[in-house]
Amino acid sequence: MRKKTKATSVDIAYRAGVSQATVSRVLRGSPLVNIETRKRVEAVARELNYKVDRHASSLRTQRAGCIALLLFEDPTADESHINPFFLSMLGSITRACAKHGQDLLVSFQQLSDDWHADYENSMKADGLILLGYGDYLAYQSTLDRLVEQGTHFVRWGAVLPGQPGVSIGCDNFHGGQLVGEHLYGMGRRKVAFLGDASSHYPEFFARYRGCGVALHDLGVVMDPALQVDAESSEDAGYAAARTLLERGQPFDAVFAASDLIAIGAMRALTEQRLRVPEDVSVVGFDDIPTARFTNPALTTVYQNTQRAGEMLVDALLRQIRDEPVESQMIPASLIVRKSSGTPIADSED
Amino acid sequence: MRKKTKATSVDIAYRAGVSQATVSRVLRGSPLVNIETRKRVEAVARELNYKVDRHASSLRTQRAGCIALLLFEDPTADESHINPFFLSMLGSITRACAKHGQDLLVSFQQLSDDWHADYENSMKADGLILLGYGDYLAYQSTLDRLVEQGTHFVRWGAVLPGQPGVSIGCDNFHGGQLVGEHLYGMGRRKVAFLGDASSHYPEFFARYRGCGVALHDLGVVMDPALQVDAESSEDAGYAAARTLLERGQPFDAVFAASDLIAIGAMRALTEQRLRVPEDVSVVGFDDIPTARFTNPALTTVYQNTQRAGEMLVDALLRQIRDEPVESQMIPASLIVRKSSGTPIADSED
DNA sequence: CTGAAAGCGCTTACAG
DNA sequence: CTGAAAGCGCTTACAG
Repeated sequence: MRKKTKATSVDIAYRAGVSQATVSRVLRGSPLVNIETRKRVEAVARELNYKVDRHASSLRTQRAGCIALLLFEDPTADESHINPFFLSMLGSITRACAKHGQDLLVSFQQLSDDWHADYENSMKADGLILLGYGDYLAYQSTLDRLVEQGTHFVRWGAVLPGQPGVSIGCDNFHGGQLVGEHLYGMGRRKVAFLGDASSHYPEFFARYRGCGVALHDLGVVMDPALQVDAESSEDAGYAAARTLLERGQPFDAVFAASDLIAIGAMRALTEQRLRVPEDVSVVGFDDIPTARFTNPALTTVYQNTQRAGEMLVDALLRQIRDEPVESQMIPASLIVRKSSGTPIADSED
Repeated sequence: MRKKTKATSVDIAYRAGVSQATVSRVLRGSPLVNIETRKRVEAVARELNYKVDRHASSLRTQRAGCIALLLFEDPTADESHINPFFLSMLGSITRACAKHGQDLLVSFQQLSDDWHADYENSMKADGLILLGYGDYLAYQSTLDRLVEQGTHFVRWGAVLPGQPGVSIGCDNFHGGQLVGEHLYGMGRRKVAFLGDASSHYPEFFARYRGCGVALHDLGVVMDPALQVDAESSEDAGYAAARTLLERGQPFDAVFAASDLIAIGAMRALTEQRLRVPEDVSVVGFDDIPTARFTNPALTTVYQNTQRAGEMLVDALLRQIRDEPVESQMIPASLIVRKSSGTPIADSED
């Protein structure tokens, strides 16, 4: 004897002996209701297990009460695995949404998809959170369009002047600096960088520049011949390290633009009988859960994803309410583990 | 000059010189439209960047076109980290939903929350996917209620006779058998089990029983004194291994009910100067991404999460369409790595 | 093949 | 404090 028909506000009104409008007021928490009336309506609603119909409500108010999280990746990325760093962001975003009473729609997109128009125009979501590594220049025009259409969105990524929309991101430049200083402290002078280092990948680029500037300030120049492009995946890291090795340029440290890259690179190095960290220091970025368990454990840069998720949701909600919002950075901090080695008294050069 | 007002079907109708009803037919793909008319309407819709309002549409059709994924955990679980196994399920569920043109609402719940009524009664979602480890008996009554209310849902978990609703799960029993046989093959005779082994945690229990039966068939009895309760977390695994050690009963293998437990257990064993796998074989369950990287690399049981995600979504969609649906199991397969050791010619007993 | 009209279940001015 | 009424933007029988 299952109830096929869900209760509506009219049913509640009938049973509580009030008008449907009053039921609606009660359920919206309007102050314009007598306390007695309110109690009666609430009791009936609870009894009939009544929930406000979201679509009717949203249609009327023109608010979805929902945020869409768009996770996109380069089409080349491995289909089956999602970058664990984004997964952990997803976790904290979900929690932050719950805290603000917002629902969260999750979707994976290809960078090439026509994702820009869908969610807000169809009223599915009041705003968008954009998350993903990928070629920045390739989708900058899409961001411009979003701004132009008045779509509410925040982006996780590089925080740079003159960017369309609002971004929340890690202080990648400072993170890179920390790595550069640390590697210098370990006696390393020939630091390779694995990861795209161009404005196509502004986050990686900032990490690269940060490291370069730190070393420069210490009197060391990063050799461009020791930089190899790589997107954020283990396979790309492996391939990049192989390329680096084939170039034959000597190096004593690898700064990988992400932990995934670092893991792949360590595999390539080990295969070539190079010891980490004795022969080569390796440092990653992101502090994914696996980083503690690599062999040797990976020195890396930590970003507080919990915090980041909250800031993204906060910024978006503020934007939806037409409040002023600024792009912001969260701090980076270095987590020293075994893979970067122990200080070397005398450097080789 | 941003458009504050989104185009509606009336706008499209006006510009295309047809009735609003016809616009709706075109956008729903009704065959009852002249091809010329259709083209004209589509052109205008595209030009105005028109998307059907989801709420209006859903209100009318009484379908959300959306599925809700409810991820729940024991309240005791660590706030910040989500079980990586479920994260990877989330990934495949998201993809499967996209393939079926369904949106996906994601939410974390505490086992104690009042999650049962919300999503479908409020019409937010046409059905629910339930995902999570936790005390089964504690929420069985909730499942009963869901069934009684006619809520559409599928559950990831143990597949047992007489369960409310439909479940998709791994063949945990067989997975356990594989582990038992493998450990026996490694010469192990005193196998400890870390993880709850009662009907409160049917998945863990099935793994335990599978292992026990396999060993029994080989003439070995699992000692109940070597079983220690643990929920699926690293800390719980660590604590359970400590408890096991304190009991002073000799053991030469640990079957951990999940990889997270195994990782924590290995830490505890190593701290006590026990060598893995020389002194103790360790086997986990789930094959989370980190399993390849533990030291030694973790032997574990793999479940195809890609497949599982598709099956969950498929089953739910079928149920929503009132088609018959059965509970199903996906196969388990053993992944042998270093942590279970190399065969020992002579066993100790 | 097309249009006029009813109605999905709410929210919120408006009037009292 | 409460009710009657309009209307959010669609979908779909119904009539033609």
